[in-house]
Amino acid sequence: MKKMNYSRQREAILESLHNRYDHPTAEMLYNDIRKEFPNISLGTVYRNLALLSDNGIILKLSCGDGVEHFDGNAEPHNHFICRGCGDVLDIEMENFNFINTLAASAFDGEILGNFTYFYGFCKKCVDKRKNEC
Amino acid sequence: MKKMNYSRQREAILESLHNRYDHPTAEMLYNDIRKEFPNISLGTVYRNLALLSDNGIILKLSCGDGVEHFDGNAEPHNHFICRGCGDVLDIEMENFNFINTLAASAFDGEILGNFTYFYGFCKKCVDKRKNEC
DNA sequence: AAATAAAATAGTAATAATTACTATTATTGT
DNA sequence: ACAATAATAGTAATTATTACTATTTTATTT
Repeated sequence: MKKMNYSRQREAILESLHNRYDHPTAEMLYNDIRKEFPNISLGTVYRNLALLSDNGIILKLSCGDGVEHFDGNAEPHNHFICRGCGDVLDIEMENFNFINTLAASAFDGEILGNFTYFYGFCKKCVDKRKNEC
Repeated sequence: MKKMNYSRQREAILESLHNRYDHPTAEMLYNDIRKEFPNISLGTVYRNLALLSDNGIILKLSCGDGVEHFDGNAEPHNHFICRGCGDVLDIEMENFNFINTLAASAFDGEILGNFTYFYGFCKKCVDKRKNEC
């Protein structure tokens, strides 16, 4: 873990990330934080997100839409990606990490963890589809 | 499913993908196929990979290294990403899709499937580390 | 088999996301 | 206060991917 000095920008990034639950992209965070730090640089946002996720303080999510998303909650939990609106939502599942053990018995190597992305339609999109019929 | 006319380039892409098990990127496939079609275009490779994965004939894998990987096997199975060498390997697990049911009971919406990526160290990298000690 | 329509291609240009660079500023330890 | 280190803003560069266009291939109809 590389030494980190305090910086208000990094604090603002973390705070913004903790205040929202939509798993934002670097750009979304940038736009958010600019309200408080009008001349923060997009590079600063990217650099800090990389630093924080490298150190396990936040999570970087590769959801398959070509942009990295970030999650202020680094505790193990799962995610859902809506095929309708693209939203990334949390799914909390108790004792889910037993799948690592399951995988370990099917794999010759050392399994440390997993990222699991569920996909389908979120409640909003299911409801919307119902109304259209 | 959009109408597809036959094309030798697409066939070569599919064949190359079926002959290798390293979950290559578009660029890797391009280099492979160029041996047979010296002036195939990288755009053609991208376009066909998009087409094939949109139609469920191949899988697109977002492994978190900033490049899309592709898998010629579209049957549901899982993947392992090595933190040592970056290799993407298959993990076949019987009846794994029960986790969808599990997720459904923790989520308000419609769950259609999942992508699960395990990570850790592959056998080769575990062995290498042992020899270094 | 010629004619036509639709789809695919090569080659290139454009875009979008992310990283790298540099001179300046902020933070930390003495 | 001072020196050493880390972080920043602003910009330039890179990388992956997509879009565009004139031409060629494939499929369909006569």
